[in-house]
Parts: sequence; structure tokens; C-alpha cells
Amino acid sequence: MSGMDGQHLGMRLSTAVVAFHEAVGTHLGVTAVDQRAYAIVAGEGRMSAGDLAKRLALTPGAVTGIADRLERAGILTRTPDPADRRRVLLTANPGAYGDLLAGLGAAMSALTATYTPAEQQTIADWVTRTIDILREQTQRLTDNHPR
Amino acid sequence: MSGMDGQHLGMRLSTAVVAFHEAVGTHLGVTAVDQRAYAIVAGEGRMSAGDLAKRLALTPGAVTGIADRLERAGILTRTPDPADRRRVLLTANPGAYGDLLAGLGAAMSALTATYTPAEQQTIADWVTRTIDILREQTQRLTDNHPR
DNA sequence: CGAGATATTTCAGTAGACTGAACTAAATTG
DNA sequence: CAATTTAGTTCAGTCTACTGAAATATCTCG
Repeated sequence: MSGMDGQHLGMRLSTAVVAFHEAVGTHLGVTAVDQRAYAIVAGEGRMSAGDLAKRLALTPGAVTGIADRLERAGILTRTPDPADRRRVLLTANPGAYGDLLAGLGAAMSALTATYTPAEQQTIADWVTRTIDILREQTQRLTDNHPR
Repeated sequence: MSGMDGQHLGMRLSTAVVAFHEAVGTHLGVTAVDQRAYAIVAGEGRMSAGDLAKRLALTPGAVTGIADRLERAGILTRTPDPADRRRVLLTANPGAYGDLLAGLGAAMSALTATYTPAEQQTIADWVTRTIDILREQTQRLTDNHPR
């Protein structure tokens, strides 16, 4: 990466992202799994507790605990499904989470503004492709895990 | 970010990084704290178990467990300090960790190669500044944690 | 409507990581 | 060289998240 060690830079970015993620978790009083659950609900939209259990490969009982913690943290809401009142629908509350990330968002927007549109396009492209690679490599690791 | 939602893209990148990180941990049979410990030793170089305990704000007993797991995973080595044989020096084994990340490294290098030197410079610059922002925001969260 | 199936919660038990303190070994100090 | 301090490991106890199963509520279907 043009004179810089891309490998090392990527590692440092990863460490920084993970550290931030952990700080958010500590701040909210939720676990890493809780955050993964939140990301799923936020990304895929409102879903039942049972569906989330399947996505996480956890038991329904575990999801009750996860929803409890996320609800207590104020970033998830439980609503009984009007169509099937046994079900509980879990909804991400982007407002509460957004407030927490507001500082980061502002700083990142300011950073983005320092680049030309063409540069912004290059960065967005790189980020998008990096996400694809990470997903692919995550899959590869998950497949051959020597468990 | 040029037509794309930078906020959302950043969130997806974060999720992908964290997912990869978790997959590595699962693959190696180490915890998130173990990985943080490894990153510290790898980043700051060989250090004693006691120093690592201070950096992690954990008890010496906890560090024994961490070193056990990292050693079993093959990415950390314990060596008695020749100058003070009570001490145990912890050394990151970049080879073993590197093997694990080889696939990712290759894919990222290939990605990098698709950009012009100027674009590579832009990306490296963005990554560097993003790391700074993340560190700063992590600090902010760690400071006002409502524990 | 009644029987069985399904969704979530609750709860007892389990597993893993951390603390605090005792223990061992090695250094320092008087 | 004896007494004290320091480094790391060990170990019992604690805490927390998860599982598996029982309990509760609701839906579906004959």
C-alpha cells in the first residue's frame, strides 16, 4: 500500500475496530454475542426470538437472556406479535444505538469530507471489497474449524 | 461517501471485522481477552507475564490462564527470563498467527494490487486516520462508561 | 371444542474465566 | 547468609452465560 505495510495497517485497523466494539459492549453492559444478535436484528429487520435463536445457533432460553440484556441497554424492543401472540418480535432501536455512535459518525463524516468525490469513491470501493473478502475468509475459517 | 451511505458501510465493515475476529478466536480456541493479550504482546514486543497483567488490568492468575490458552493455540511462547528466572517472558509467534491470516493477507494484497499507487495512498491515508478516530472514540467511551 | 403442536420463559445444572490468597522459586537487601 | 520482597502458578470460590427440560400461553387442525 504505497510505501506502507498494508498487512500491518490492516491488523491495526482490525485491532482498533475490535477495541471500539468491546468498549461499546462494556459501555452498554452487553456481551459480544448480544452485539452480534443486535447486528443481525438491525441488519435483517424485526424478527421473532425463535428466528434469532436459529440465526445464532443458540437455544431459545439463551435468546431470552440476550433480549433481556439488549432491552435493558435500550437498543432492542420486545413486542408481542399481534398475528401470533405466542411470538415475541425483536426490533432494533437504531436511535439509542445511533446516539452512542454519534461521536464516531460525526468524526467519520468529517474525515470523509476531506477527500474529493473521486477519492471517496475509491475508499468506498475498497471498503466494500474488503467486506466481501472478510466475509469469505470468515466463512473459510468457520468451515475448517478444527473443533 | 459518494452516493453510498458511509455510515452504513462503516457499520458493515465493523461487523465483518468483528465476525472475522470471532472466527479466528473460535478456530484457535481462545477468548476475546486472549486475543487482546496477543495483540498487545505482538504490538509491543516480548514482555513479562506481570507486565501483561498490568496492561490488561487483570490478576497474575488470570494471565497464567491466558498464556496457557495462547500457548496451546501455538501463537505465544513462554520463556524464562535469563536475567531473572522468576520472570516468564511472553513472545508472540507471528509465524503461527500469520499462517492463519495467510488467506486474508493474500486476498487483501490482490485487492490492493487493483488500485493505482495514488489510490493506494488515499486508502492507506483513510485507514490510518480511521484508526486514529476509532482509538479516540474508544477512549471517549472508556472514560465515560456508566459502570 | 378438544388434542396436539409451537413460541417463549423459567429454572436447575454445567462450563469457563476471573479473583484473592496460598504456595514455590528466585532475587534483593541488610 | 538470613530476612524480605517479587514473579508466577495453583487452587478454591464466584460470577455469568449457556443448555436441557419443565411450565405457560397460544395457535392449528380434526
